[in-house]
Amino acid sequence: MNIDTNISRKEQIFNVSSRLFKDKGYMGTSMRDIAGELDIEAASLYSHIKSKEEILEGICFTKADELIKAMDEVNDIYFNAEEKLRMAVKSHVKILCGDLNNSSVFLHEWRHLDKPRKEEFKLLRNRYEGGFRKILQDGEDENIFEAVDKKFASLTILSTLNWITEWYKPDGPMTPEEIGENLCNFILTGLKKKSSI
Amino acid sequence: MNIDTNISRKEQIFNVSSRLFKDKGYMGTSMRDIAGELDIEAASLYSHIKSKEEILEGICFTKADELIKAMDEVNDIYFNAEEKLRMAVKSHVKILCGDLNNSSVFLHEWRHLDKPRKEEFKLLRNRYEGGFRKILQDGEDENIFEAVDKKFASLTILSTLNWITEWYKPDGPMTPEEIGENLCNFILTGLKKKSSI
DNA sequence: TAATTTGCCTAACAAACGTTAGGCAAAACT
DNA sequence: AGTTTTGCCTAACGTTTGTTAGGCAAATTA
Repeated sequence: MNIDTNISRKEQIFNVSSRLFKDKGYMGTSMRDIAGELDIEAASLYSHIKSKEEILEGICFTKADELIKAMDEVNDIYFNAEEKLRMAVKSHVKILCGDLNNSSVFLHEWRHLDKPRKEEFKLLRNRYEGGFRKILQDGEDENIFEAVDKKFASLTILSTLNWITEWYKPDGPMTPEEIGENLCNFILTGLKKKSSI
Repeated sequence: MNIDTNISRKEQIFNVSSRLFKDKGYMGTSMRDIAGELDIEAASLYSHIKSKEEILEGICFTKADELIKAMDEVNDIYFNAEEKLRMAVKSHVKILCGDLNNSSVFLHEWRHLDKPRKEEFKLLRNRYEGGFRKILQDGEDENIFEAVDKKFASLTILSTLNWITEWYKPDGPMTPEEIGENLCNFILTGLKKKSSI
């Protein structure tokens, strides 16, 4: 009956939570809401988790690790800057689209982490953004990207990518690969020096 | 002492609320938080407002009206599509940067409006997005923009613009005008046909 | 088979929530 | 001058919040 019957209760809790956190926000979702989706009582959740915050932490940091790992891979393998940027954009889009709920929570709900964890999270996020800044710098050094403000440009690129979670529907007309491709072109045609086309 | 001393209490409530809604979210902000910022009791707020939702409504719909009005102005005055897009982008950035708190609430907290008002809001937002779609269509008709999917492209543009509220600081190195200019170039150089450059 | 662990339950907790009722002093009007 | 309105107060309401305590049946392990 339940397609989640072969995954652990803890995973079910995380899955349900990420969906609810996305739809109603962390603050708008109660432990009773989460429990209700699993047809158990709120108190029963505490057999599997320590607190509500643990769920948010798990989602945010797992997603952050996933993105950073992907970025490291892109940077490890040698490509030129354009290839690196294309790979980074595509893997970002793929990771976001492949897991819309967790991605949305990662992007928007992290601010409800408690103080120390929030700071930790921001460090990770900045490290990830740093990956993009580095690629942009590489491109400038290779003389194929315009010399732009790296912080401004990387944030602009990420903003373009991150909005996907707001409108992407898995059953829509575009696949994540096509979206990634389109966004790459949108971004790159704006970045590349016209003389290098 | 208080620089807000010459504006009405109701306006003070809205100002404080938008700041708190931005920082902690609508759901994360209590009436007691809002009252505390004004050094009064939570119950006293109800001499000026009907409910917490009224504050959220006021912020979201005021901002929506402001943006739509600006879009209508851009479309009324005749420019070619590139000029229209430049104007639309710049006024969007200007409106966002000029009022970060309300803008952030407008962008992220509207989903906590109650059902009927939320639908109403989404209609307004779609109307605004329609302004961008129309400009893109104009540009295609005028043969100066690439023939792209209008929905995809308008959302991509707006995502680029909207992220500003997450990182823009009024005392930072860039003015809203400069940001608008840079974003225009970023967007347009990706949109314009290379042959028309 | 006996012992332990797992996963849920009911009941309850203190705290926080949005909001209402009623009162009272100062300010604004007539 | 007297009257009304404004803007706050205290007190309290019913509900919802995250979480704990303790128990109990089924599943697992020894």
